[in-house]
Amino acid sequence: MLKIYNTLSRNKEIFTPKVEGQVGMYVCGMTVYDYCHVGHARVMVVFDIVARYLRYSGYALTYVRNVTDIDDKIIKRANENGEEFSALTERFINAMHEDERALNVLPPDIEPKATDSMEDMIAMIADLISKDFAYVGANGDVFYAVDNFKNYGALSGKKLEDLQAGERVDIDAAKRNPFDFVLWKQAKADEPFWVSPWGNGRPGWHIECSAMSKSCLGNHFDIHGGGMDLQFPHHENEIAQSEAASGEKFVNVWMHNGFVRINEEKMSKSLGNFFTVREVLKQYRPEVIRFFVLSSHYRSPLNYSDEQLNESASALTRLYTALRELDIAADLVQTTYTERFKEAMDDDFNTAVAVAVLFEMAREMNKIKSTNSEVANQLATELKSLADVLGILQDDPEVFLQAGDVEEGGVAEQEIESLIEQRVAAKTNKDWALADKIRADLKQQGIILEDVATGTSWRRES
RNA sequence: GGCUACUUAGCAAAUCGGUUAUGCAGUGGAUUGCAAAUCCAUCUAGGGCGGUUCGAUUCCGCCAGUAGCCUCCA
Repeated sequence: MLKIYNTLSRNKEIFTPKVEGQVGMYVCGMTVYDYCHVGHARVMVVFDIVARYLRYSGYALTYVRNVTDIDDKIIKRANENGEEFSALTERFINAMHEDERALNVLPPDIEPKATDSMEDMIAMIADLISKDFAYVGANGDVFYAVDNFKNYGALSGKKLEDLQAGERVDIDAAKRNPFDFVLWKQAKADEPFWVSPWGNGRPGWHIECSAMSKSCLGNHFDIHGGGMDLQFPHHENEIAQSEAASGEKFVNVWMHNGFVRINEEKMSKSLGNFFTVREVLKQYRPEVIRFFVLSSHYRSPLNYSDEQLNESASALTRLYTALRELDIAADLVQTTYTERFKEAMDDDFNTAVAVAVLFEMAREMNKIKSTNSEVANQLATELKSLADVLGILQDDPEVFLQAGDVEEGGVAEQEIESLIEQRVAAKTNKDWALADKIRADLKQQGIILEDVATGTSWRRES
């Protein structure tokens, strides 16, 4: 029985989809004006695993993750670059998809773009005005009237009177309440615009998600996710817009993932303390980053450091080593390990415990590998099928263990094989000095030799 | 100032009112020509002060520290 922590109730709740066997999930995606950093990678990986596990559990899932491809930052960046905003966003959407594929994140079923959803947004804004939840301000912008939505603040646990208006938000004379937020913004000269009943302009950020989720999943759906920082004001505003417009409940379960931190501080664009996914991929393999994300619970903070990434690499090496020399072809037999894995995942997607189960399987495989290869193969098959739910361990073990950068000074495979042959000959002659020298020389170059029953195998140091 | 979380051994990270988490690292042993890998054993825990309880790391309260939100942010 799947339980999910719902930010709205601040409790783990038994998950019951609106329609039995079917799930609609919407996740706030990226604003595409720059490369994805590790924090974005966490969102992609976390909700990829949620999606995989929902499907593994038998739900027919519709997974929607939007792209915000118009907003102030995009316009600013495009102007700085002297290019069309659409050229900029196209480039970064492609880059995002590259990162996604690298991290073995399966694409969402629907990936709506804000700029393709203008009609839906304009219709929703008009609806909100007609229902008196929105008004045209003195400057011509359209604002949402937060005072008219009685549950405003329910998700983030904030009360309007506590929000200390004006302390950090500039009081805008055009607004009735400083917390009213913009739904439609008048275009300045040289800015891209769309035609609307309120003049040429562009939508506010929050209305984009309300409109896109409605058009993809309807007024009321099961799960809405995103980073913790979106809880307020973004998701709060989405609720205000969507529920005011439809008169229905908007979302059953709100899921928010924790931040990636560096030195105990949130990784973010504005602090400038971020690593992009492509930067990190130069140093670590994609699966290492994925494992790093999985190694803690999705709501906990995750500290980014070389130490942690290296540890993730070691852990993966252990799992792949256990799979080495085993056959995956055997029929899948589900043991109590599968039960325990599911139990962990059913408990609010506890990937840390799920991974611990995989390690226990690995230990048992190592133990019986040489005495009972049939059972070992069965376990390997089970392990791999469970790992697939987490999106890891799907490579051939030898490929994973031997992969490396030959271009960056690594030793070529052929050379390694030939040195191994020389060493085998030396061993036969009991020329231990030569055998050890070959092994030591290779170790210097990051190649580890292991003499196993079947001969000598090698791997690159992780 | 308001609100929300978190605080576990050398590091990371879970579970749990009484029973080995798990991984990396350390120590001892098995194995090996020697290693590596692997297996076995093992050392390090639960911020501080109170309370509830036969018993609390686990529940409650207070204190301290850390992070986040209250502006764009995943």
